[in-house]
Parts: sequence; structure tokens; C-alpha cells
Amino acid sequence: MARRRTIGVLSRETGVKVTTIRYYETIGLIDDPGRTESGQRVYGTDAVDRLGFIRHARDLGFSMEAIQELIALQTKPGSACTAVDAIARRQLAAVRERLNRLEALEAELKRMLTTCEGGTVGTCTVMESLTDHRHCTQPHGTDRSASVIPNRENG
Amino acid sequence: MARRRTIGVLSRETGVKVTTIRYYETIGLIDDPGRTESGQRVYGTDAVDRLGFIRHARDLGFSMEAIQELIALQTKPGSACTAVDAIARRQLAAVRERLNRLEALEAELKRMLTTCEGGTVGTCTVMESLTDHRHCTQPHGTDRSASVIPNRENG
DNA sequence: CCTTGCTTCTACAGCGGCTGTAGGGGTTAG
DNA sequence: CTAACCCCTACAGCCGCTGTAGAAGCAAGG
Repeated sequence: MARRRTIGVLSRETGVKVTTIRYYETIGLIDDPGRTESGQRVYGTDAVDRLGFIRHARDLGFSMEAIQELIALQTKPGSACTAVDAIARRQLAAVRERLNRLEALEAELKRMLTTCEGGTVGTCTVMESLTDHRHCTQPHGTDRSASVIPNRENG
Repeated sequence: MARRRTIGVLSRETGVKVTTIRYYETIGLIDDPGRTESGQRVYGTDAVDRLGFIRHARDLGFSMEAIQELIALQTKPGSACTAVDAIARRQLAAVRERLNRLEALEAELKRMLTTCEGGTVGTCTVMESLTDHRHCTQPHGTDRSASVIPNRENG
């Protein structure tokens, strides 16, 4: 008698938090599985696979929207591969763009730090670099898309 | 008679949106400037400088928290440069970590795409790579910090 | 002076992708 | 039986903004 795969068991199995699994259900990424009489969710192996898929795609930086598309494609395996390919290519392009930006940032941060010789904030070249925005790596304007800012620095 | 530097003027001058300027005020990144009798904000050149500083730091990926710290340091120019240095070093380290991750992602996405020879989703290697999470670039676990996900894909 | 059309004001809801909390009930090991 | 844990729903909060609504201010033209 294997124990029922409740949401907690599934969570441990996949490394996806309980609350996150429920969240995925509310946004339609995974189906409402069967329930016990008392209303507890009971999952099958398909849920494990699906969560693994989602997790991996998230690790690769795919947006939830893209993952939705991929799952939709997955469920009709006869359709052409080109759609999947397109999504992956889009993602690769996005990754490359972010790579370029990050490389530029790294260079500027490095430059800032190497010229600093210690002293007070008043004479700090790091501070100067930040204040003097004429060194900006980007043209000024309202376009701040694709900025590289961290998120989810949680544990 | 130069026109008063209202929030809209400041916005055009700095490329920071009106709403964003007000937001920065609410979170304490910039001070409430003087107001006209009717309650409109009127800014001085200091606000232009401050916003330029914030913008540049944001472009470099500094978090709002870090920027808060930097501004606090900026306002007491006699303090030691080491604090500024530390913040910048932290940021550089974060950027490098994200660079590493992104490079790994790029490699995996490239690999996925090059092995795909077209056909149907059922035989798609891209899909396979995503499904077979044993290729995962990261050990499974609950730690999903520093994941590289885009945000603010706005215009 | 009045209108037109822009700007500014406040206050609050929404984005993505979750996480955390409150307040309850279910289940299981000792 | 009880303690410890699990699960349920529903909703608020996180960041860094953006967008909306509805009201009031302001500059220029007639």
C-alpha cells in the first residue's frame, strides 16, 4: 500500500512548494486532480511529470505564458515541431540579449571598482561614476525594457 | 522667466516617468520638494541629479535597497568609501552569478535547438529535453533563488 | 471671461510569479 | 485520545513599477 500522493508528498517529490502547486492549479498550468471525500488533492504520476516539465522550463527562464503554450502543444503531439522551436528560439534570443546587457554591466562595475582607491565617499570614483550619468551604457529615454534586475531573491 | 520645473518637466528632463517619480517619493528615494499653493510639486536641480543617479544605478542593476544605502552614504560625504565599494562589489558578484547562469541556459537552449530536426511535437527533441529533467543544469531542491527570469518586459 | 486641452493631484488596483497568513478541518503516530 | 502534523480556502503582500479614475489646476485662444 503506497501512501497516497497528497500535495505534500508531491511537493517533496518534485521540489515544488505546496503553495506553488496550488497556485499552478489556479492559473491552469496543472489540472485539478482527484480529491478524497474530505477534499484533499490526490495526484498521479502525470502530475509529477508535469511539474518536472514546468520546473525545468522555469529553470531555463521560460515565462509562464511560454510554458502554457508548450504544455498546450505537448498535449497534441501530432502538431508540427516548428511552434516549439519558435518558442525556444524566442527564449534563446531573450537569454542572449540579457547576456549582452549583463556583460556590459559587469564591465562598467569592474571599471568603477578598479579606479577606486579608497578614501571618503566624497572622492569615491564609484560614487562619481554613478552620479555622472553621462557614462551611461544606454541612451536616455523612456525605454527601460529588458533591464536586468534580479527578482525572487528568496530562500 | 524659466518655467517652473513641475513633475512633468522633470520627467522629460530625466526620462523618468511622472508616476515613477511620485513612486520614488512615496518610498523615500527622493524628498517631497516644495509645492505651489495649489499643491503641485516644484523641483530644483538637485532632483534632476538625484533621479539621474537613481536611473544609472537601476540601469546597473542595483536594487532599490542598495540605492537607498548609496543615497544615504552620498548625503554624508565624509564617511569611508569602503561601504560604497562593498555595495558595488556585491552587485558585481550578483551580476557575475547571473552571467554564469545565463551562459548555462544559453548552452542548453542551443543544444536543444541544434538537435531538433523538425517533425511533430511527439518526436521533438526540444520537448524531450524539457520533459526529461534529468538533464537539469541544477540540482533539484527547494532553492530557486537567483533564478534568471525576466521582468518588466514593458514599453 | 469662458472654453479647450493639457497637466497635475490623490488613491488605489494590477502586473508576474509566487509567498505568507489566518482560521479552520483532516489524518496519523504513539 | 492526544499531539503533531497535514491539508483546505481565501486573501494580503512582495518588488518596481504602471495604469486607472475622478477631480482640480493651468496656459492659451476666442
